[in-house]
Amino acid sequence: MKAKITLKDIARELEVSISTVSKALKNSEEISRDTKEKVQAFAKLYNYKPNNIAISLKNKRTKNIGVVIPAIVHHFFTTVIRGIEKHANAKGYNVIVCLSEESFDREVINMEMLANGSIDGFIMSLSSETQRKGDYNHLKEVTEQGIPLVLVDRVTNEVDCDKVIIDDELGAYMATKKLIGQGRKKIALITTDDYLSVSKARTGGYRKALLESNMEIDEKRILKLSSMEMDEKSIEDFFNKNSVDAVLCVNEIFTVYSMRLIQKKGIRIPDDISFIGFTDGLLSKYANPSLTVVAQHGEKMGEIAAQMLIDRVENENDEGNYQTKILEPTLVVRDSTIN
Amino acid sequence: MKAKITLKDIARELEVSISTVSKALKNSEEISRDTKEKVQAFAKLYNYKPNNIAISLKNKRTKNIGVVIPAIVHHFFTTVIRGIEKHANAKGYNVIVCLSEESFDREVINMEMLANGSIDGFIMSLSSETQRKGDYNHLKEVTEQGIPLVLVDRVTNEVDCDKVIIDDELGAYMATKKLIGQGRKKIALITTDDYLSVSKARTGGYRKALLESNMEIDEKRILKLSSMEMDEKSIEDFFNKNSVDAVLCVNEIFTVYSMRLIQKKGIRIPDDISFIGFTDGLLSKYANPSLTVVAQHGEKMGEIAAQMLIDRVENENDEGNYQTKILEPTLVVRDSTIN
DNA sequence: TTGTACGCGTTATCAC
DNA sequence: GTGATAACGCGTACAA
Repeated sequence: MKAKITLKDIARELEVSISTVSKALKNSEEISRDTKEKVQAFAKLYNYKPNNIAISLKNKRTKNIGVVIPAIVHHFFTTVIRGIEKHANAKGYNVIVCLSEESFDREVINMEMLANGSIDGFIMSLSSETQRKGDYNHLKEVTEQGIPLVLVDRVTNEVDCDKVIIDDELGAYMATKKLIGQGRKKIALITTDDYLSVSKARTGGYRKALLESNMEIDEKRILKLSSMEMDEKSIEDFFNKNSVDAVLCVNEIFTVYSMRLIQKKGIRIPDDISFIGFTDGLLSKYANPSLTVVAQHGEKMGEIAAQMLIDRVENENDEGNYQTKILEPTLVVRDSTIN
Repeated sequence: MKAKITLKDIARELEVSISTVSKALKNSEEISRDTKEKVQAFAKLYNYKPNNIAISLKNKRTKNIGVVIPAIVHHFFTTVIRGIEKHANAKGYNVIVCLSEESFDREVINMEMLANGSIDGFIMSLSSETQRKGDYNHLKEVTEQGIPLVLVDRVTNEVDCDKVIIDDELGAYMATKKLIGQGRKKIALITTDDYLSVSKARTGGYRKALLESNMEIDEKRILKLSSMEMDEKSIEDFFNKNSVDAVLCVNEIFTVYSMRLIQKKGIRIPDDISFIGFTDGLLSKYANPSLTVVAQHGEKMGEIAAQMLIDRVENENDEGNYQTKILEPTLVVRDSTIN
């Protein structure tokens, strides 16, 4: 086992000073060709690499980005991470991923751990519990310390920072309009409680589209589940009690599960009933029938977030003046709606 | 903006020495009650938290784990990360995730970045390109430097380190046996090239089960795709040319896609043909019909890997004596096979 | 009971 | 052209 070699080791071996070694490795003009060659050769031979931690301490820059998200076993967040990684890596940054698992406490703990010097900035998406409580002090503390923060997808107005979201209202609006355009009259919405920022916006878009088409909004056709987790029973009840000819769901799973229930009843998709979901993931692509969805472009969101964050980190002069980038969702039409 | 406060700041404000502050915060017996209370109150007031980087430099311990995986938009890897996070977090470690995106070069670059002091140990799963090339020097270098390494799922015999895998051969064997038990005679296998360690093992299990049941192995019934990515055309060709009554696939996507092709031909699942896949993800659960799969217990693998790694990190005395933990796969029976 | 000095690995400044 | 010194923030052995 050959442990990592340090400047000091090289200096000792070559009988020069540490600073000479440091300069030689940086190809400084102050150092003689002879010494430089000698030092560089030795360094190469022993595969010298500067210690990141020491450099971080000196520069007060870690080149690490902290990412705190509610879940990872979700296609959307997975694509966001991928986008972040992509940009971050290209800029020489590492990504530290922490999962809040939709828990407020874990979100706080993770942020505190990372805020003590481990990272240069945060990218995060709020846990559902945090949104429900409406307690954003941990975010405010971080920004007050001068640590840049970019909020992604699940955001809040109560914190002043950069944000990247998609226009969820528009997405739901587009989807609903599409269903209306196909002659659907009884359009249901399966969503979650309004404390989730995205669900609230989507519900808004749904209402807006109906109103604009002078269609009555029947509250009985709106099913609000208590979280993004599947609640099979509620969905089943809902379809037993209501007769609808189109369904908009705020995620893939609700949609696919609903389609199955409907198919079991012998109702044909998309002939008798249409479905549109949110998130263009594997489920949508490989469901049967394949799903028409509102694509959220998570990878793009991740890339933009990383870009905004790194810009902030590397130009700490201009604080304030925060931006919110709003991406446009796209309707990906497949077989769960009429073409 | 109130920047982070340091020991030095406290010392200056309270007109004591830095070490006094340090000791006071640690509740050292050497320090008078008075001073301790004063210091602790002040520290609390200004929310003092020790700087992780400084501590890392001092202790030569970062409390960071480096995770290098080929992809993240895959349910299996996602569950592995979750398992790692779970254990790591409980032990006070952070997880730095790097994606190789199945590329050898990116795998090497990522490892080198992290190996220069950023992490205490690695958990990784080999990229397909790395397995194809069979070049593991970057892993060997890391272990030679004394950095603990735990290989997960996609492993190699050529590197001496701890490993966590599932018994892929057994999984495929169990699945194939199940199909045979249902009276299937023409069992196909859709897999990838053998350079992927898991595919090779699964193919082995398939063959073993057939041989054991005195069934002929028809090589035409084995489709080897060049990677884990979907190759729709090849699969279509395969089913056009071969008539089979059961299919075992090495992942969910191959399975679901194959089922769709079969359904389009009007063949009934599971009446006329059975399907079994690998990975118990969302697709399997929500496919129509739902999928019988070999569950790989990714979260468990992640947890065990994290545990093995942290054990190594924290007991660096006993090097060598590496273990390979082999988890048993489980057959999750759903509607794509006869019950 | 408190403070000084040193070291972790690196870089930048200044002196020789 | 080279080297000594200080500094980043912390902890600790040792001195006062």
